[in-house]
Amino acid sequence: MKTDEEKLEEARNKITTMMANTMDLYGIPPSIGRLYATLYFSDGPMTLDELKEAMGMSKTSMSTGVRKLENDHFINKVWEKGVRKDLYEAQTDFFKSFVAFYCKMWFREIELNMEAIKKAEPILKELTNSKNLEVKEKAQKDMVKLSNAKEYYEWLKTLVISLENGEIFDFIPKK
Amino acid sequence: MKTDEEKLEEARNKITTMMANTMDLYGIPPSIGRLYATLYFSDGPMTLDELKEAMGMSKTSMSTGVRKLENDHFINKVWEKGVRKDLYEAQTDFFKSFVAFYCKMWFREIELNMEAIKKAEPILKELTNSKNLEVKEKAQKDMVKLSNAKEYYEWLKTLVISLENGEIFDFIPKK
DNA sequence: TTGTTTGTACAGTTTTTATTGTATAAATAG
DNA sequence: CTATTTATACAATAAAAACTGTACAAACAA
Repeated sequence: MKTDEEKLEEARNKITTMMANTMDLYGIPPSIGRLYATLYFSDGPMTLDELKEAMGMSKTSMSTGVRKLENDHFINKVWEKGVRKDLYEAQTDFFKSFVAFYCKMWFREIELNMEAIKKAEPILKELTNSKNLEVKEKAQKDMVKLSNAKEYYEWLKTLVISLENGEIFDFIPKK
Repeated sequence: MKTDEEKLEEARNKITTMMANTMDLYGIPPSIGRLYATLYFSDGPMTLDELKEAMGMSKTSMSTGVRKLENDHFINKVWEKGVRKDLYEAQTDFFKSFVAFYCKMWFREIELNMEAIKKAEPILKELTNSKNLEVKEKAQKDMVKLSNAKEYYEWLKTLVISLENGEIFDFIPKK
C-alpha cells in the first residue's frame, strides 16, 4: 500500500516525464525539462542550491539550465526581500510562454531571412541580364522563389504581431 | 572579376547559409539544412546519389537526412516515370511547410499532455481527500495547475484545427 | 533464374553537446 | 576593511548525436 506522499509523487512523475519529453520538442534537453517540472510543482521560487538538491545534479548545470529556460521564457527570475540568492519560478501560464517563445523564435527567423534576401536579391537581379543564358534563367527562377519566401515571411510577421498584441485571441478565444 | 556563375553561386550561398541557421531552430542540423537548400535551388527533383555528389557527403547521411526532412514536411518524395531511384524535391511553399510542421508537432504535444493529465488527475483528485493535510493542499494546487494546462492545450488544439482547415488565413490573410 | 542496382541497417568513428569540479570574480555581511 | 557567500567561467570528462563505410535485403533487369 502506497502512502499519500508516494501517490502525489507518482502523479507528479507522470507530468514530469511528459514535460521532459515535450520540452525536447523545443530544443530543451530532458534533464532541463525535469528541472522546469521541479519549478512547476514547487510551492514557491527556488534557488540554485535547492534545485541542485532536488535534481541531484551539479550547481553548474543548474546555472546553465535556468539560463536556457529563462532565455526561452519558460521560467522567470524573481526577487524576494531579504533573500540574497537568485530565485527562479516557473511560468505556469502556458499562453504567455507560447507567445514569448514563438515571437522570439519567429522574429529571429524573419530577421535572418530578410537580411539574407536583401543581400542575395540585388545580385540575382543583375544576373537576370546575364549573357550566360543558363545563369540568366536560373537567376530568374531564384528571384521567383525569393519573392515567394518574402510573402511567407510577411505573413509570419503579421502572425507574430497578432501574438504580441493579443489579437490572435480574438480569433481563437481562450474560452 | 567574378564570372556570372560565381555570382549566382554567391547569391545562393547567402540563402543557403541562412537556411542552415534557421533550420537549426527546427531541430535540423546545419548540414541537413544545407541539404534542404540544395533541393530548394535544384531545377528538379534529385536522387540520393546526386545529393551525395552535390554535398560531398556519404549516401547514408543523405538517406537519413532526406528521411528527417520528409518527416518534418520540408521536402517530398516524388515519382517520375521511368526513373528507378527515389526522387526528392523541396517543398518551396513555406506556408504548407509551416502548417504541416506545426500541426504535427503541436498535435503530438497535445496528445502527450492530455494523456499524462488523464493519468495524473484521478490520483490527485483522490488525494484532495487525504488525511495528510500537506499532501491534500499540494494536490489541490496541482489540480489547479493541470486545469490551466488543459485550458491552454484546448486552445492550442483550436489553433491546430484552424491551420489544418486554412481558416487562420481568413484572420491573417496571405495578401 | 541470375546479376545489378538501390536504399538502409548496423557498427565503428568523429564531432558536438551535456555535465561536472575547480577556480574566481562580484556581491554581501560583519 | 576582511570574511563569506553566490553565481558563473573554464577546462576536463561523459554522453549523445552526426557521419561514414560496409554489408545486405528488396526491387528490378535480363
